[in-house]
Amino acid sequence: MAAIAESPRDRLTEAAQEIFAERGYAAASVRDICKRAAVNVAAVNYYFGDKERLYVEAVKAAHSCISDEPPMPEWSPGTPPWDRLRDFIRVMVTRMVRETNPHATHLIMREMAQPTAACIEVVRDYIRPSAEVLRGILKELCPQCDDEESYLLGFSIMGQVLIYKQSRPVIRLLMGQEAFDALEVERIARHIYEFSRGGIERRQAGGRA
Amino acid sequence: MAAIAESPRDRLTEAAQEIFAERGYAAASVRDICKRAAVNVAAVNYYFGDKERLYVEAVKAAHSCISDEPPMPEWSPGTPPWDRLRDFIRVMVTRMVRETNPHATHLIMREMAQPTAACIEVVRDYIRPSAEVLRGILKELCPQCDDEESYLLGFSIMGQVLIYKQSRPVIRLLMGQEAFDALEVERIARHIYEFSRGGIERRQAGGRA
Amino acid sequence: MAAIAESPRDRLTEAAQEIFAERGYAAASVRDICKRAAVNVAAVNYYFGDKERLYVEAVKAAHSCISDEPPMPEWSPGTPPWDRLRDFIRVMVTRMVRETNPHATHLIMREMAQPTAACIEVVRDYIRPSAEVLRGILKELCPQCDDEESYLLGFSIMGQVLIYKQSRPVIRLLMGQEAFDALEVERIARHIYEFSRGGIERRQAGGRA
Amino acid sequence: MAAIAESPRDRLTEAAQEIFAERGYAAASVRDICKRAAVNVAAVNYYFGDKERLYVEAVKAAHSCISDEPPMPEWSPGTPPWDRLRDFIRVMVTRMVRETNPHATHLIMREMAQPTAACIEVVRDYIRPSAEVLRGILKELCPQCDDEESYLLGFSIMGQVLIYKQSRPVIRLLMGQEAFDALEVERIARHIYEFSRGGIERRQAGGRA
DNA sequence: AATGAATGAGCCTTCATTCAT
DNA sequence: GATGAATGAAGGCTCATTCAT
Repeated sequence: MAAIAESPRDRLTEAAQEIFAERGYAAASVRDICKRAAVNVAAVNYYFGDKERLYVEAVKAAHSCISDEPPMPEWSPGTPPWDRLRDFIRVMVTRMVRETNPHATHLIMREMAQPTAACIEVVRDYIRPSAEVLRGILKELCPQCDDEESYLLGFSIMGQVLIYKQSRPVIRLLMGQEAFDALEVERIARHIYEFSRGGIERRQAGGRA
Repeated sequence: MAAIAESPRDRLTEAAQEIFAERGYAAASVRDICKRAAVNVAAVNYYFGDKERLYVEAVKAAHSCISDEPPMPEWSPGTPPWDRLRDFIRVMVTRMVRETNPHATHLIMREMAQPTAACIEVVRDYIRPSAEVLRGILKELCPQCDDEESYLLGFSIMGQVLIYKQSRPVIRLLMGQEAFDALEVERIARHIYEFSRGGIERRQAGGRA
Repeated sequence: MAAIAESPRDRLTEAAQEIFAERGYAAASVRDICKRAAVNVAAVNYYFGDKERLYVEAVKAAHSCISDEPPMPEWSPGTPPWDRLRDFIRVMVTRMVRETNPHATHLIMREMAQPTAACIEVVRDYIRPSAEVLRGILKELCPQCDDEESYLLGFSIMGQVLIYKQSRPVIRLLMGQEAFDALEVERIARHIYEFSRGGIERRQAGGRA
Repeated sequence: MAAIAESPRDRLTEAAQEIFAERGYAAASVRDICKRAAVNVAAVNYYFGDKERLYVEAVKAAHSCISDEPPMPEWSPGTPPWDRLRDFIRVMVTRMVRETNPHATHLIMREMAQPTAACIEVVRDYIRPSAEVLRGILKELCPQCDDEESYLLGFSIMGQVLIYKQSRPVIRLLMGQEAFDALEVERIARHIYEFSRGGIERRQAGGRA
C-alpha cells in the first residue's frame, strides 16, 4: 500500500511500524520515526499523545494489515475439514513468509515474544479469531479431543508456521542463503499440511504403533 | 546459581543476562546492570570495553548455561532412532519450558528472533550442533530425504518446541492461566513426539492418502 | 464574579488572572488558560497577539478589580487627618487580607516584587494614586516633613500592611494555623493604626527621648 | 565571596541562586544555570538529581549566606532592650538593602511570597530564629503582651524592613531614581527604629491619646 | 470572526562513556 | 587493578506560536 502522500497521521503509523519492527520499542526514537514520516517531532504528541500510544497504534495497524491480506477463504458449508486445514495453513504461511509488509509481521512477532500493553488487544482482535478457526477445524477432525488436546494440536500446527517468521535469521544461517532463497511458500505450506495430517491421523488411529 | 561473591566480572555477566533478558538490549541500562552486580559504573568499560561486548558475553554465557542442562543423552550405538527422537524432543522441551535459568533461554530467544553480532556465534556453537543431532536422527528415519526435506522436517519439530518459549505469553492468554499452568513438560514432549512421528511416517508412506 | 458565559475575550482575561496568579508567568501555559476559559488555543493569539500581552491585560484587569473594592471613602472636607489615616489603613488591610478576588491581589503582588512590562502601568494607575492619598494625609500630620521623610513614613505604614499579603505563608508558619486563622482584618488594621500613630507622634515630638 | 574557581558543585549552587532569583523557578533553565556555572548540563542530575532539588539547595545556600553577613551582634547580658532593638533593625535592613549578594535576598523573598518545598526549611532554619530574637526583645519591652500582640508588633517592624526588598522596584518608581539612590541604610534603619519605638511606647502608654 | 492542524524551539532528564586518580 | 567525578549526545516531551480555512 504505502502511498507516498497519505495523511500525516497515517504516515506516522506506518513509519512507526517500520522502525519499531526494525529496532524494538526502546531503541526506536520518536525523532527518527518522525523523520521517516516527514512530520514534525511534536506530531507524535499531537496525534497520539505519547510514544507508547503510538506504539500501540502501530501494533494494531500491523495486525489489521496482516489479517486482511491474504484473507481467510469463506468456505462453503460442505467444505471437508482437511481442505479447510490445507487452506488455513497456506494462508498462515503466506502471511508469515511473504515479503509484502514484512514490518507488520515482524512487529507482531516482537509483540508476541515480548508482550506489552498492546498484546492483549492483539490477541483478542487478531490471534484468537484465527485460533478459533483452527480449533473449529480440529474439533471436526478429532471430535473426541478435550480442550487441552485440541490446543496442543493447534500449537503444533502454528509452531510449524511461526518458526519461519520468528527464527528466520537462524533458518537462513542453518540452510545457507541459497537453499533458503529456494524455499517457496507453496512448498512450505504443503509440507506443513502433510506433516500435520500425519500427526492428526496418527492420534486418531490410537497413538503408538 | 547466583553465588553471592563471585568475581566482579562474573557478577557482571550474570547481572547482564538477567537485565538484558528482561528488558532487551536498548532498554537495559549499564548503570542498572552495574547496580545489580554491585560494581562500579566504570566496570563495564573496564572489563568488557563496551555495552555491546558485554551483551555478547552475556549471550555466550547464556547459551553455554542452557546447553548443559539438561544434557543431551549419549545414546549407545544401537539406540533406535525413534527412541533418540523421543529423547531429543524431551530434552528440548525441557530446556525451553522449564523455569530454571529463565533469563538464559529468554536471552537466546531474543537473539534468534532479533539477531545481533552475537547471533552467528550462538548458531555455530549452540544451535547447529543440536540441529545436526536432529538431522542425523531424521536421515536415519527417512534415508531417501534430500537436504531440503530433512530441513523442513527438522523445522516442523523444532517449531513445535519453540512456540512454547517464543509465544508463551500468547499461549497463556489463549488457554487461560489455569489450563496453562496445568501443562506439564512430559505432556508436551509426548504430544510433540507422537504428532511428529505421525508426520514422518506419513511422509514415508508416500504422502496423500 | 465569574459569570458562566461572558465574551470569549473576558473569559480569557479572567482565566489568565487565575492561572498567572497561581503559577506565575513562566509556569502558566497558554493551553491551560485557554482550557479554563473554554476557548480555542489560537484565541490568545487572536485576541491579544501574544502570551505577554495577555499577561499585561490580566494584570490591568486585576488592579482595576482590586482598586474598586472596597473603595476608598470620600472624606468630607473637614475630616480630621487621623480619622482619614485610620480609614486608609483599614481599606488597605482589607484589600490585602480579605479573600475575595485573591487572584487579583496575588497577581498585583507578583508584579510589585517582580516587575515586568506591566509594572509601570500598575504603579501609575493603581499604586501612585493611593500613595498620594497617603502622603496627603501625612503632609497634614507632619507639615514640616521633607519629601524623603514623608516617603519613609509612607513606607513604614504600607510595609506593615503589605507583609500580610506578601509574606502570608511565612506568617502562617510562624504563628501556627490556628492563631493565623484567628487574626481578623479589624484587629490588624487597628493595630497598624495605633502603632503608626505612635511612630508619627514620636517624630513630631522631636525624636529621641 | 564568589571566587572564580570553586568546586563544580559550589559553582552550580551559586549560579542557581542567581538565575533562580532573576527569573523564578519555572523560567530558569537548567541549561542556562549550567552555562553560567561552566559545567556540563548533566552536572545538575549528577550532583542534585533534579532541577527541584537544585532549587532547594540554592535556597538553603541563599539563606545561609544572608544569615551570616552581617551577623547579629552577641549582646552582653545587661544590654538594654532598646539598644538591642536598634541593632536588630540595623542588621535586618542591612541584610535586605545592601547590594552584596542581591541574588540571595531576592531568592528568599521569592520563596516567602511563593512558597515551595524549600519554604518550610527556610522558615525553620533562618526566619524563625530571627523572629525569636525579635520577640525576645519585644517581650522585654512589653512584658504584658500576649502572643498575638507580640506577633503583631513583630510584623509591624519586619514589614517596615521587608518592603525595601520586596517592593523595591515600586519604591524606586515612586520616589524617582535620584531620591531612591540617596537613601542610605543608616537613614532607613534609624527611621524604622524611631517609628517603631513610638509605636511600642504608645502601646505601653495605653493606646489612644 | 474564529478555529483546528501542525510546527520548531526548547525543556528536563538519562544515557554510555571517559579521565584523573 | 579499579574507581568516582564529570561529560556530551541524545532521549521523550511540552511549549507558544502560526497558517490555511
